[in-house]
Formats: sequence, C-alpha cells, structure tokens
Amino acid sequence: MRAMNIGELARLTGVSTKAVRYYEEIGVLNEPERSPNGYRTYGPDTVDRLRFVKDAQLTGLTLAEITTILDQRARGESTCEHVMSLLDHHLHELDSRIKTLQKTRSKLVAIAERSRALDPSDCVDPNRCQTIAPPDEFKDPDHAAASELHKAPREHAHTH
Amino acid sequence: MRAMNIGELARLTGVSTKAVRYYEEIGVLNEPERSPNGYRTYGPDTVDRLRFVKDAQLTGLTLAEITTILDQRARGESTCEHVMSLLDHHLHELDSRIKTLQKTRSKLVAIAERSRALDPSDCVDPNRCQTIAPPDEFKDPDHAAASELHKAPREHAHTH
DNA sequence: CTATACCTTCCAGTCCGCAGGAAGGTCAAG
DNA sequence: CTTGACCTTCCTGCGGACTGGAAGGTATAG
Repeated sequence: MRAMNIGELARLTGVSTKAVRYYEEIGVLNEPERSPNGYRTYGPDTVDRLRFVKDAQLTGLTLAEITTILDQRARGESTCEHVMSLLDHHLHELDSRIKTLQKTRSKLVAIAERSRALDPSDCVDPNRCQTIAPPDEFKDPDHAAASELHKAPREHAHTH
Repeated sequence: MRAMNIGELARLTGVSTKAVRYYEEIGVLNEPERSPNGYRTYGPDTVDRLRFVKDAQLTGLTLAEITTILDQRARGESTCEHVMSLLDHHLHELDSRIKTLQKTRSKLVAIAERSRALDPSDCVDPNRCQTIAPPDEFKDPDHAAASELHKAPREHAHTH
C-alpha cells in the first residue's frame, strides 16, 4: 500500500477527488507522479500533506495562505514564524469579530426589550414599527429606518 | 435637496452606484422614481434605508436576510411580534456564531502556546508542521532534526 | 461647440472552494 | 464480452456581493 490512486487518497483523507485535483490545480498539492495509464499516484506523504491542509483550513486559513506556508516549507525555510504570524492575525480577527458580534447582540437585545415594553396600541401603524424604527429620534414620519448598529468586519462564514 | 440622483445617494451612504443598482436588482431597494430623463431619483428615506442595509450587513446579515426584514416591514405585516421573532432568530444565530468563534479562538490560543514552546528544529519535516498538526499520537519522527534554519525575512503583508 | 461629469443599460469577470456532469480510457471480475 | 468501478480531461455553475467596461444619453460650464 505504498502508492495509491486518487480515490483511495480521497477516502483516507476525507477530501473529495474533485477537491484533490482542484488543490493540484491551484498549487496546494504538487503534481503527482502518474502510473503508465495516466492515473495519479500518491505516496503516504500526500495523505499527511492533505491532512495538514484540512487542519489548517479548520483553523480558518485560506488555501492561498496554506499554500504560502507549504511553499515556504518546500523551500526549506522555517515556517514556525510564518505560521505563527498567520495564526496571530487570525486570532486578532476572531477577537474583533467576536466583540462586534457581542455588541450587535446586546443592541438587538435592547431593541427587543424596548419592543416588548411597548404598548400594543403603539404597534398599529403599518408604516412604522417601533422596534426597527424607534421613536427616540423624531425623524421623517414616513419611512424612517434606524441606523442602530455599528461597525463590524465582514464575515466569510464557511460552514464546513 | 429633497431628491437626489444615484451618485449623491452613493456619496451620502458610502455605497457605490453599482451596488445601489445591484441592490435594486435583487430587491433590497425598491425601484425608485425616475426623472424625465430616466435618472433614478431618491428621497432621503433611501439614505436611511441604505444605511440600515449597511449596518445590518456589518452585523453579518446577508442581503437576502435584510431583504426579508425590509419586505415584511414594507408589507405592513411586520407587527411587533413578527419583527421580534426575526430578531430572536437572529439572536440565536449570533449566539451560536459567537460560540463557534470562541471555540475556534481557544483552539488557536492553545495551538499558538504549544507552538511557542516548540523547539524550532522540530519544525523541519516538510510534510508535518507541529504547530498545526501536533503529534497527538507520537509517531516516529523519520527525519531527525539536524539542520540550520534559514530565516525568511520576506513576509506577506496580508491585509484582508 | 466641446469638454466633463453625470446618468442609462447590458454583459462579463472576480474571489473561494469546490460540485456536477459529459465524454472517454482502463482494469478486474463474472 | 459485458458490467461496473475506477480514472482522465474539460467545461459549467453556484452563492454572495459586488466591480469593470462598453456604448450610449444628458446636463452644465466655458
């Protein structure tokens, strides 16, 4: 079981064959050797490599970032610092994202509570919902939208 | 300055004219009135609406989600209860998002700390990085560490 | 009259990480 | 020999949120 085809590699790693070929295409995986019939043949090292890719992905790194790590390593350069800086970067990103989400959360809670405290008879006007357009500022009476919520970084939520 | 063209709307909101037209196309914005020359004309309410869209986006809502809120409100169906349930739903979403991010965060912290404690010379195996794929099971290190590491001064300034 | 700064439409491309499928080659079992 | 499981390449699409450009109309200032 020294060498394997793409299907077995996929089975061992939980990465689809499509994904494996895609990784090769974008440089995450090197071009593998081919058996005489043209099939890709992989050694067990590729299993490790793919697992590394999976793990790195799970930490939030993009394939492009992972590739830079892999490339540096291939050139024999130390990657600990590089990996660390990437991870630190993501850590800070996560922190600010969590913070803003929590801010948003408490704002929504406040809005919801104010809404709950409202007299239902205030809630009749179909063109004006107190919850979303609170009566704090007496703006345009027609369609006033509340800009209640503040800034947060855009989320690339990959729910893998 | 009761009414404005798309350019001014864009300037006031920080949303590009392209984006504004795109929002109209996918139903985030209603079709605006047109001046005799065919130009879109917007009232100040659209500024508020766009700002609401921006804010809502920044909290992680997709344009589709924002549209459902806006649509319900526009149809007058948005009683307080409806809005409340939407907000509650989003609250739960936010909660779970925050939880996952915090999980990921603490994982990263652990990884980073372990990485900091690592001897750099352990980081040589080209197919295994201890930082990301830690040796949970202590496999045999095929390649005994014996090399000097070249420092890589070149760092990709990755600004998302 | 021209320059320019707008505005209009439509069509295309971008990024990310693949998935789906067509059309065909290969290989072992029955 | 056929069937079915593999493998190959190439091409398209998706979702989300746009951006860019071409080709043209319009308004205003000098």
